[in-house]
This record gives sequence, structure tokens and C-alpha cells, in this order.
Amino acid sequence: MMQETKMSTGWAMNIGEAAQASGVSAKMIRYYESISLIPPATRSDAGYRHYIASEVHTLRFIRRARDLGFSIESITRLLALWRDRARNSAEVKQVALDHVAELKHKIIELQQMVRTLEHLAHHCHGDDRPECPIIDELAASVEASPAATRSRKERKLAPLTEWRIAS
Amino acid sequence: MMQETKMSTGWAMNIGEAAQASGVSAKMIRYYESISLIPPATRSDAGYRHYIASEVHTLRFIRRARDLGFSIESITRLLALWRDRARNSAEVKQVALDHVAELKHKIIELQQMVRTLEHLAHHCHGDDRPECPIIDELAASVEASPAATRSRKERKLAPLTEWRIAS
DNA sequence: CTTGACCTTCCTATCGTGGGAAGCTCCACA
DNA sequence: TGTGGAGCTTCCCACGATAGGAAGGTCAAG
Repeated sequence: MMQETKMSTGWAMNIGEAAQASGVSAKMIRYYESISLIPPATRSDAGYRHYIASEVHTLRFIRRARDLGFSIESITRLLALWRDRARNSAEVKQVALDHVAELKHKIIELQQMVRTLEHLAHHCHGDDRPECPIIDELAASVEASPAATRSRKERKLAPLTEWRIAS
Repeated sequence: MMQETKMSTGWAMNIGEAAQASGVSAKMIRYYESISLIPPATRSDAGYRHYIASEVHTLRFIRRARDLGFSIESITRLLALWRDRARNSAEVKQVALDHVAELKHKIIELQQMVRTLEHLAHHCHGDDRPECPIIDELAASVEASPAATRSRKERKLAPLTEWRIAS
């Protein structure tokens, strides 16, 4: 992108320098190019990639967005909005708030795990005796657990009491 | 494992039934076997895997541990402790609390992202105008940002002002 | 001209999960 | 007894984002 700018400035960094300047590793810069998150870099006669300041700027944008947890897919949208001078800030805000909602969802899941584990650990002596409510909880026999089957597709199935006799 | 139990009961479920009963998909049961998290299942003459109640119990254990966010590696340890009747509960507690620490670390990271994003979103009009502090923050030019280079290995490098002239 | 730091492409691995193809088995029903 | 379909087998591929490494070319300083 911005070929003309590149031509007009004449400045260029190679991939290692661009990595250094942007905080994105050379490996990831090549990867981003391969998945078309960024356009193909111009090349020197020897095939070395060259980056001008505006491209490094884009890489830094990506790096910051990654640091905020945005997926590559979201970053694609954010980059398009960044380049779109006629954008609606509402769209940007939407992307950001959708992401916030996802993050909060994850946080709640993790907090639930922590709560359960801390509760169990609190009741565990943590000494040389084998008794352990943590193990007990994991090993608990389930009388009726809807949660245990929640995520699988429905299928025609035999009642649990109808196990077949082996061999 | 527990071959003799299997022999003594004679009961067996096939993989679909075991999946149903344990909450672990058939695909994952095969995967867990392939990575030796669980021992190879016994097979029928036709090659079908058979699972007895104690094996399903193990699968349910794994499922619960996964639900609490434990890695396969940690589950390997937990399973060993479960089977070890002479275990020290201290070891179990250690595995659990190490995991809690990891979870909390992740939570803090995510919360930091949320905080930043909500702060930015709060200052974004979110209307049809292009001005947007979210985009501005991502696009910000960095005067001096130690964070931007924090995770990369040190390398001999030219000062940023010494970019080479292209072509 | 040599050396070594850097670049190139290509392949591999991570982690846990799902999807699907090709082919075999089992069982119920006609 | 034949057939259809659900279920099983193995094998391969994909994800998302990243890192590591091998083999070979390039560049610049000494």
C-alpha cells in the first residue's frame, strides 16, 4: 500500500529493523503478509522486504491491537476503519465493545474456576494425608448431571442401564 | 488399566456410550488415548473400543478437570495422584493452587484490556463522525515505548535514525 | 575475500478441539 | 436372509497466533 509515498520518500527499513521499530517480530510480519492482513511488502533486487515509516506505523497499530486482545479478524476491520477517513466512530466503538463483551465473558468463566478451586483448596488440609476434597470433587460420581452432556449433539442412544455385555 | 476389574464385571460401553456417559466426545476420548492420558482401551473382535464403568469414571474426572481449566499436563498429574492411595493432599493442593495462580494472572491481563478499552470507548462518541479515540490510541505514534520491544531478543542493531536508503 | 549477521522460503510444533472421508461392523426390521 | 443406517475404525486437515529451525542467498565490515 501507499506505493507512491514509498517512492516519494525513498526510505526503507528491512524486516528486522521494521520488527524492532514496530514491536512485531519478523516472523509475524511475514505471517501477517501471508494471511493478507498487510499487503505484500516491496522487495529489493535481492528479494529483501522493505518497509517505510507508514508501514511500520501499521505494524505498530496491529501490535497495539493484539496487546488489547483483538483477534486478527477484528484487526482487519479496525485497519479498514483506520484507513477510512469517512468512517463512523460508531463502527469502531462497536468492534471495541463487542470485544469487551467477549473479554468479560472469559473473565467470568475464569473467575468461576478460581472460585471453585479456591473453595476446594480451602477445605484441603494440604499435608501428608491422602484425603483431599479437590480430588474428591473431580472424582465425584454423578447421579444426574445435565452439565456433563451439555455440549454434545443429540443422538439416538440406549439408556445408560442398557450397556451391552462384552465378549 | 484395571484389566481385572473389567474381566470381573464383563460390562462394557462402546465409545459413543462412554462419551455420552462421561461428557467427553468420542473424538477426544480417542485423542486422550493417543497422547497416553488414558491407557489404550480394550477392543472387541471387530476392533471397537470398550469401556467399563471405572474407565468412564476416569473420563468424567478428566472432563471436570478440563471444565476447571486444567491443562492436559496438570490432569496427568491429578490422575496419578487420584490413583495413588498414598498421595499427599499437599501435592494435589499445590497443583490446584498453581493453576489458580495462572488463572488469576490471565484474569488480571484481561481486566487490564477491558479497563483500557472501556476507557477509550467511553470517550468515543460512537456516532457518524470519524473522530475516534479508540483508533487514535491504536494509531498513536510512539515517542519512546519500551513496551513495544519488550518481548524480543536482543540483537545488534542500527540506531533507528540510520535507515538505509532504498534502491 | 572472508566472516557472520541478516535475509529468504519451507516445514514443524504448540494445544485442544472439530470436521470429514473411506471403509468396516452391528443391529433392527422387512 | 438381505438391507439400510447408525455407529465404529483410521487418517488427514483445520483452527489461531506464535516460535523454532534448516538450507541457502545477501550484505557489509574488516
